[in-house]
Amino acid sequence: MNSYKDYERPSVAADIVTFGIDSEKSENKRELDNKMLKILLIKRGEEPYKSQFSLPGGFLRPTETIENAAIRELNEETGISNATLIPMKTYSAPNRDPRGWIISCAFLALIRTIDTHTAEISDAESSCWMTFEMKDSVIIINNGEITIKINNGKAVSDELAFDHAQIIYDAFLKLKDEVINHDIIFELLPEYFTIADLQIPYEIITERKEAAANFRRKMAKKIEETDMFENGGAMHRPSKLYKRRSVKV
Amino acid sequence: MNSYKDYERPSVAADIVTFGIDSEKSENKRELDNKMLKILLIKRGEEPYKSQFSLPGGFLRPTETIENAAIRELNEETGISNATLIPMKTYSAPNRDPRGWIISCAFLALIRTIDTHTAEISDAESSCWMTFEMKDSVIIINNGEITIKINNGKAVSDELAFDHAQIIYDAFLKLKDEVINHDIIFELLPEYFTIADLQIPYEIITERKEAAANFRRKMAKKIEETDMFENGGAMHRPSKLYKRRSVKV
DNA sequence: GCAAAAGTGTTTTCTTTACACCCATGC
DNA sequence: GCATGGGTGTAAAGAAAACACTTTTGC
Repeated sequence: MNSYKDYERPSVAADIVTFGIDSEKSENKRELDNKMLKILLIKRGEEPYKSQFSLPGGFLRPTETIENAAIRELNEETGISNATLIPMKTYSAPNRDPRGWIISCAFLALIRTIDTHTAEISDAESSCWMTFEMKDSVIIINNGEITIKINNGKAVSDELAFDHAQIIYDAFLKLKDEVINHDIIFELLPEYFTIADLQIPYEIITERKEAAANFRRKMAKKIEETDMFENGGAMHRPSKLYKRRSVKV
Repeated sequence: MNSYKDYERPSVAADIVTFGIDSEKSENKRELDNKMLKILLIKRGEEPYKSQFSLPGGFLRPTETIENAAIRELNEETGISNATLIPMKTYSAPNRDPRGWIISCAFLALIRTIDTHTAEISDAESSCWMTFEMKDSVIIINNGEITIKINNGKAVSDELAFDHAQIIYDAFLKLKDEVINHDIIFELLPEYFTIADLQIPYEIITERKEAAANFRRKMAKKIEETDMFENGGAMHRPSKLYKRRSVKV
């Protein structure tokens, strides 16, 4: 049995797949806002993969946990400071990074409201929120600026650096699974929300439609009515605001 | 922006929480075999934590993935060669290992049949299967040889090395979650099994009882009848053997 | 005969799904 | 007035829970 000191050591990074829901006001006031799932990516300023896209992330330091590294790097690179972090798997193929032996602990990060300014507070490289759609085993980011093709569970993309296409795909599957099984959808919403605010992201992420009346009933146990209404002012019929039902002891 | 080479690097280990179902023949042939959930632990032969218990595991090498490291170490230390591996989170508190900066990627491993010989093929340190029970926020291993107390999600034990008490607790929660949501129970069973072989482990892991008739119906879609019967020979009433329904395209 | 497990059936309840319908308001 | 979304009601189908009952065979 050798001492642990005899072993070579890899660099360890945290990479973060950040999702958020963005709303785009519709021109016709009778229509619902157009909601989209968005992902936060960085355009790389240096080699390797210069000017391709990658996930925010960075190296673990000896005085912090990998969760702290993820939070710190996300903040440094994108300005985000209040995400819900969910650990994913570790990516460790020996040749995954041309710079050398670097393994990456991936995280899923969910934020309640997309602040379009966050992207600008970032350091050197530029981060931005991009629309995320998945249809027929293809992930389409920013209307085709980036595409990821899924084949038999393997994700490939020409526009993404490293193995980040795979990490992003795995992150979306994890998000879907968590939304279906663990009410994680609420981590993507502000404190007060309408039923539509809840339903539309739910449908996008789970990739299935639900009749409004039925969705309402299904969620009834998980949410609480408030006496507030949507303040859009000029809505055709303001909808009631709900909040998440406080967790029981 | 610094180069990645400027950063200190941790040692990276894989630690594996291995669960299996063991059957103990009952003396009375009319009674069901006594089934138990078991966990595979190692009694440490050297410092630190000498003669305490720990999870099998070891260090990642530059030519392998962390999954490979987990498989390799599990085989080297316990003789097991055919487990289902499920990645868990990475444990990285800076002071988690007194030997230095060592982070650990944890895995859940499930095996279909406990081979009591496996433990003996192992190298230096001795591994063994121990009964695992969880009641009232306490995990009892080998009838009290090891206890883990859970308080507010934090797991502590006097008998376990490092942060392995926490890893084991997290692994059991993950197992429970996967059994409830993803049919992972079949990874703990051989190809052919009776309904009781399925139900008893299911109840142990999910920590709830189900009426036999109801459980049967719930599982009907997931399993297929065979024309074989339990070969116990002298059973009071041999039960039919089932297998997992082949996954659809 | 009795105990214990294998297996079937029935009834009740709850959830899911589908769909019809009314309400309020911007165009 | 009508399209669009907010919101309620209702009925059918399916799943979950509770429980009674029959079968088989070792003791």
